[in-house]
Amino acid sequence: MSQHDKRFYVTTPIYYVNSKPHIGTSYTTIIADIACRHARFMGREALLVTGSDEHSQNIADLAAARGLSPQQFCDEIVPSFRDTWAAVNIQSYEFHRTSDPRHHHLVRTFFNRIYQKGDIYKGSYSGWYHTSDNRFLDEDEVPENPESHPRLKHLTEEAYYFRLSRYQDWLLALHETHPGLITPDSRRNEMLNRIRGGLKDICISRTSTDWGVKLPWDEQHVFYVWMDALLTYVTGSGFDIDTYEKTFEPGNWASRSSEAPGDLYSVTRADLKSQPAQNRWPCDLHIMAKDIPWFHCIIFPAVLESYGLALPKQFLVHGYWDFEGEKMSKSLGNVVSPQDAMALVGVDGLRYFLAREVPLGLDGDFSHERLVKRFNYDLANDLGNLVHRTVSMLDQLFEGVVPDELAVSDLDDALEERRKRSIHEAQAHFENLQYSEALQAIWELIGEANKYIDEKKPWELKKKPERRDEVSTVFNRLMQVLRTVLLLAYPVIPGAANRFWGILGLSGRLEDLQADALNERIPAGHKAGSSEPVFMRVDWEKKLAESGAGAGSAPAGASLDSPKAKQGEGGSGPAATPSRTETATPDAFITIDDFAKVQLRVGEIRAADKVEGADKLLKLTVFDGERERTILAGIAMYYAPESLVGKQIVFVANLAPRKMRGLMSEGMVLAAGGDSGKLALVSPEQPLDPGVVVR
RNA sequence: GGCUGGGUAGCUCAGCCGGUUAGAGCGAACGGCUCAUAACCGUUAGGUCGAGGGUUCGAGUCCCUCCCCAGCCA
Repeated sequence: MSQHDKRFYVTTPIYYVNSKPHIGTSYTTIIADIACRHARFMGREALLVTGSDEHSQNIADLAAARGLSPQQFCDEIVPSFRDTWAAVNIQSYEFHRTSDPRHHHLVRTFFNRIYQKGDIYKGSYSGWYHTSDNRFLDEDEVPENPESHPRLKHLTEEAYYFRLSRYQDWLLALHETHPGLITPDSRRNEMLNRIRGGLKDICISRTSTDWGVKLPWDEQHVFYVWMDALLTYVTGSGFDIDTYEKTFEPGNWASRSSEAPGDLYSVTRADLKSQPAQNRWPCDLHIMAKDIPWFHCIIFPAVLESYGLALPKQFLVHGYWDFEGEKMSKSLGNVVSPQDAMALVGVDGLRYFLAREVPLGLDGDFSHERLVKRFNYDLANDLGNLVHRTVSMLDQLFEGVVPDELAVSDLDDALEERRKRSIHEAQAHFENLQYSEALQAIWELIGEANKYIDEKKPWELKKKPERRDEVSTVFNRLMQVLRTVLLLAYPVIPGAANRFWGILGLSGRLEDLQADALNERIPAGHKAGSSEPVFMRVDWEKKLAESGAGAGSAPAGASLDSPKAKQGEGGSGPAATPSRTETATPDAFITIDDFAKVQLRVGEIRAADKVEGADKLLKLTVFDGERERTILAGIAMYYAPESLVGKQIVFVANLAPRKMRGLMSEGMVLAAGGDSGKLALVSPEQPLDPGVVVR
């Protein structure tokens, strides 16, 4: 293994600081930590870089709304990330902030070279500009009829573009010739498709804010957040750009975009050997969720190639976590925090669940019930109980001293075979980033060991002393199995594995051990410790009863142990959920299930206009937390359109769209009265985030 | 609309280059055991492998058509 191979550098995306870490960001970071712990176990020096994405107009606005500078605002949020990473047991990591001056220097130097090379040019950017938000809307934010929106204007301003189109063929060749570069294949295919569909030059600067990295050649502009954010991976690697710059030969900037990319390490004009010892670039693995491979797998390699720096070796794209079959989102109010989950099953329970529940790349479905079941069945019953029954019997029958293998039977050999097979399978799956499969291989061994005990019935030794030699072998073999299981499962459940390690009476910390430990055995004569419960079963039925959620699953958004959630629910509503056995419902009533079909949400009226030819109808543009939708309301007799703009209302969000007067209405606004000559819109009594659910 | 990937036991999914009785986990039913965290172990559950057609000695596994779902893109 060369010095280079001994190192392992992995990154998570740098997280946007507009909200605290949730289960999704925790998942990404935990996956990265598992990769690092496994790499260290395999004898590599692992570095994990994560961080915060702090620039952009949006952050500046959020800060201003609270009377803070953007920097102050970010300084307040960043600790919540560090706290969470400590809580979910991320072993060691570097946290890089895009507001760091060292990062600014690298970004400016990097793009300055690309600019001088000619891959960046000045053009103009045009789009729909929101006059009160002071920003251009992204394409997917533009409403259906932007002309009629009072605050949208079509503007054109000068901006700088990166010649992504120049790298189209090169990118295609890159991904075609490196099948493993993007994992899983489905994401790779998507990227190949987009490349084949043609790449346009991309706008890389903004003038609408000064909260960002200024362009070195034109300080009126700042870099578009993504352009600076991606380079955090280079900054975080310890890469010294000033030294590297000196290795460029003047005039050696000929475009290589027509060349097929060869070895990823050598796709560079300059010499990485000039770098200081601590440099980790190029990165071994970039981990991200499925919304951002475009930036990581297409734009990032292109700018690296343009600059002349080696490319990352692998991109891992994972899925999202839903909540009980529904998309997890702020506006639905069902975002799960890692703290909620850990309150139920602890750190290792959460880490195990996330790693085990879903094959890498696919979406997962989070529910408290599934979380608890995984914890109880796999961790408490299978593993926890296996250790406990083994150590207890060893204590009772052999005073806790591991006996020698004396009489060996086929069953003993079969277990040993299974142990070796699990080592191979688990190790291979860890290498391939298939943690769910790795855990399955480990748990097959655990299952085999439980069966082995039942078949061998070692407790009979008390009545049949003549079986002593046979039973001796049983406990020797069981202890070897347990030791193996802990070594293998350690990257996923490091805390618990270490506690079990101590219970077996083994010395040292798993953090300090490496793969060669898998070849060692516990010697006969070794004294085990005494057992104590590590994973305490969670009484799910009891938790449900306490949360007042009835017979079904926990109500969306309610975290079982979170006092805040309970308070928020006000003790009413979901608590009235009847049990499923109560089927008889008088005709005068609807069931809670009937009511649950109606999705009510808070919306914010962004615009209101009269509808041509209809004297009662108003066309409302309502922001629902995610997008703007058009809702027609028969309230023109009672409200002047301009008086409604900015008002928050309650609307039916899942009403089937209906066309009226040639306009599609997507919902219904709630209002009371009308018959008496008075009509009032239903409005939350204090401002809320648009999109929140009403019930 | 274009591209990609799917539709397999109640649920979640494995099933590679076509080949003997279609598998696992969970759930359910029954049984066993008692060392153990009311844990553990075993047996059973009979699903027209989305629909239709085709190739083949033989198809869940290949080809065509259609239906449905998801993702990416426009």
